[in-house]
Amino acid sequence: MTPPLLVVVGPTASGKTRLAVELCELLHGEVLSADSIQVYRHFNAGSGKPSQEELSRARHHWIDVLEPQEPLDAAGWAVDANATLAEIRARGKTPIVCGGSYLWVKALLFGLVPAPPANPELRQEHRALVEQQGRAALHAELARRDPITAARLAPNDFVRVSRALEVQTLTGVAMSQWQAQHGFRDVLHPHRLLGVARTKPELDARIAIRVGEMLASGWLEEVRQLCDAGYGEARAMSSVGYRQVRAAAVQSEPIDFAELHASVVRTTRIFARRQRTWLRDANVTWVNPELPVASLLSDGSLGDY
RNA sequence: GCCCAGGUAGCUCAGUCGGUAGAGCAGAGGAUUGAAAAUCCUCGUGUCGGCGGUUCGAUUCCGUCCCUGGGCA
Repeated sequence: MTPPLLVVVGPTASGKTRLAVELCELLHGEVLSADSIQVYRHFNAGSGKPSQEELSRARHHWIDVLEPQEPLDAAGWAVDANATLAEIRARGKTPIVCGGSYLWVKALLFGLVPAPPANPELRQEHRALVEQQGRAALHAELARRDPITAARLAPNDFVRVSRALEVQTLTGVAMSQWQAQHGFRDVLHPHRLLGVARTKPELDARIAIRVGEMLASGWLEEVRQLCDAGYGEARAMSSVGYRQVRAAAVQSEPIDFAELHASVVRTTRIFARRQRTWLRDANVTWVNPELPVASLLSDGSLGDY
């Protein structure tokens, strides 16, 4: 009987990576990263990847596996991550999921609706329609074909409106029906969610320090190189921080580093807040970062381990 | 010292032809089923720089003082 899958969650800069590595050392583990930016090579300075030292302390999977232009979505990742999970266990090791991208974690633990992946042609059509007639028109179209989903979504939420329409077109079944059937009810992997307990002021301070370190470690140069290499439009480039650093890198005026730092900190804090809402109703065991990981075994935080 | 332009929400500013004011950003909360570090929704009373004057009524007009830029000496 395999014990529940350990999944480290929580907001950015809370210390997930460190906890995951320490758990690996404690339990003979390997890290399975669920992070939509860290999968990309060359996005190093601003993505919060584990350090060389951390990489040497624990084997990591799903970090640095794609080139910037290669697309990967939550469902696609989950399929392959399941295989990785099986391999780790077959080797007699303990998988430790380290999840910054909660939809990816959800896709792994519960799966997603069995609908087809994104369809570029349809999305192009939707974009064209929106350009000509506005987002409300696309939303109105969804209201005709899937009134339940349309009622749930804001007309401006282009990404979701487009996806719902896409699913309905491709399958002939409304997104709302798929979701009603699915409902995240089946647990594919019994698991235990672990988070690093941080107060808001603590997290804010950590974010400010980390952004400073990222900028000092050559973030700007990295972004310039990525742009020169033709990756300026890569999806990861519009992520938290990278978007702001790229804007600074291409502007003609001289860069105000204090302002750049402040703007990246701002957007990172907003991101951390959004991450918090994911876990609001989740059953997370919050661990005290001051205590040695070994104490998690004795105090029951790790359940069956 | 003189001249000009400003002083309005935490910040940047709009506005009120006189009836006590609103955007963006920040902040707070929320949604989230194949873009998820993406995308989107909700929340705005503040001596309208101070003091006087005119007025039924002033943040708005007038006077004066203070502060901040810029210019002239």
